Amino acid sequence: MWTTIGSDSTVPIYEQIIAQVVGVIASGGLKPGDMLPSVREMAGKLLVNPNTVARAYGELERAGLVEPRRGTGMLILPASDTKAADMRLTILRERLRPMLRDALGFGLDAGEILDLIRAELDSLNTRTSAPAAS
Amino acid sequence: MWTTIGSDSTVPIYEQIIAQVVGVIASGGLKPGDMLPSVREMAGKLLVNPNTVARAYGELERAGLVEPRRGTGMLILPASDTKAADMRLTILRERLRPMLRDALGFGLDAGEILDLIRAELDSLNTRTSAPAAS
Amino acid sequence: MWTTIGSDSTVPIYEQIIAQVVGVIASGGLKPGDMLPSVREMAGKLLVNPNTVARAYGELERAGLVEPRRGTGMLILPASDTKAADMRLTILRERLRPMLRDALGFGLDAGEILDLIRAELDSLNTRTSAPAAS
Amino acid sequence: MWTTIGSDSTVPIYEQIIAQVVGVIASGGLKPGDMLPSVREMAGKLLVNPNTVARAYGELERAGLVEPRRGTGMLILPASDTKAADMRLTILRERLRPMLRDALGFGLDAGEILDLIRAELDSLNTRTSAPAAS
DNA sequence: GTGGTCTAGACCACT
DNA sequence: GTGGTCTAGACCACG
Repeated sequence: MWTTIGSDSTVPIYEQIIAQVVGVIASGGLKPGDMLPSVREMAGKLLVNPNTVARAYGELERAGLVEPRRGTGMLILPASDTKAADMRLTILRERLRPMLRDALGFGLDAGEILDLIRAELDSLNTRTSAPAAS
Repeated sequence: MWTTIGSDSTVPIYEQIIAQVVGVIASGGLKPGDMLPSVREMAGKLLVNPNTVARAYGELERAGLVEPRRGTGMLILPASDTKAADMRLTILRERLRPMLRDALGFGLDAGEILDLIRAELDSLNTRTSAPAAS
Repeated sequence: MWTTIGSDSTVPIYEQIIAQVVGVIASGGLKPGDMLPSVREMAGKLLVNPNTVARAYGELERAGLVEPRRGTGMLILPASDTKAADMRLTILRERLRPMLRDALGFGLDAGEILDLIRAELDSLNTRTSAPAAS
Repeated sequence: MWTTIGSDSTVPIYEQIIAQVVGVIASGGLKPGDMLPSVREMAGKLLVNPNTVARAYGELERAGLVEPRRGTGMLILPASDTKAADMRLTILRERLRPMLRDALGFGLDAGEILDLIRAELDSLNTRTSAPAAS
């Protein structure tokens, strides 16, 4: 369920953790009422400093997705699944905007940009999953 | 030809300058054999510190697009136009890939992602439809 | 391990710092997996501005010798020791070639040039025979 | 007699011109009583800005090698040949010193440095001139 | 005029 | 604590 953090990315580690948790909740991997892995456990799984996991959990708490339960860990709150589905769109939009602005600044038009993205999506899909049965 | 720098972005100013210069060269606004605007002139146009422009120019030099001519300025090198066209695609692809990987990891499919991007492109275009600064 | 910067030289300070770090790595004073002294610490040792050290570190990163670890410092990469050993020879050769070409163009022969260099090396060695700074 | 200036060198153009003139006089290509090519003529030969040639000539005058003759050009002074022979050693020494200091800073010892120089001299000699008859 | 280097001091995000 | 970025202002060599 949890994938180790790639040090190749420029995205801050704690944001990568947030994105992972949001993705897991949004896609039903964890449901309201479940518990998040403990900070230490998660840090071990992701090969990351526990402080960094703690920061990510803190932001998830501020976002209203989870709530600390004394002594037991982070409880995934009711309605966190729909909230997570919203958040992933917000996160993507905020990462998308500066990139698209730069793409336009590069002198590319919307059509060229979309073509580039489609091609990149294709290459990611074929590399990640087997081709669907026709 | 040159647009002012958006201070709202997390992208470093010097990278925004690089992107602009690459875009201008790739789209033929400046051609091999031309000179780049002087550091001080560009700094004035973009309302940034000359040191920041100098750093951008230094990176353009390392990228092989331009070459300093002692006492005269920055010369745009032969073949820099095709190199710039390559660069902007490469840069975008490398910024695109981790974001699209995360988007797919969020459980979104290609159609949803493209819709999101189209909407974001529209909002950027309508917001920047005012005439460009000199 | 680190020697103070000679302000008598026309060589930029940041290049002198690069040369020192390359020398230390090449000679095993620091090994892959170690951390470079922090920017502020190195700046204190060498009595230069932290920005100047940061610039040197940036170029060492581009050379593939080190990698910034967010929040922790500059990691010396695997194989950086052999790379550093190559680099110092390459750097010297490239600085040597135009000078030797000019020396031959002056009508001097190899023996005269080597005598000159030996004399210069002697004078440098006797002048720097004092114990190195910490 | 005069070779065009290589823009690949980091050595200032006016110093390259000085070195050429000194070399020509030291090796007898021009003798006391001869005239230096006019600024414009030399600038044409070397593909260089006349101002730069003028600066080089100015320094040669300050060094006491030549003297301006109104309306006719630069006269090569008596004893300039021996003076030029001294100068070329001085010029070489001053270019040699920072490089050797850096080489020592790299952790190389005098023997290794001399080996490197000998190898470089050999490669320059074999590339420049045909092998001597055995 | 040009670019290049350096200093001083500030602010920021990340761990 | 770490590195990264930016500003302001200075000085220099080169053409």
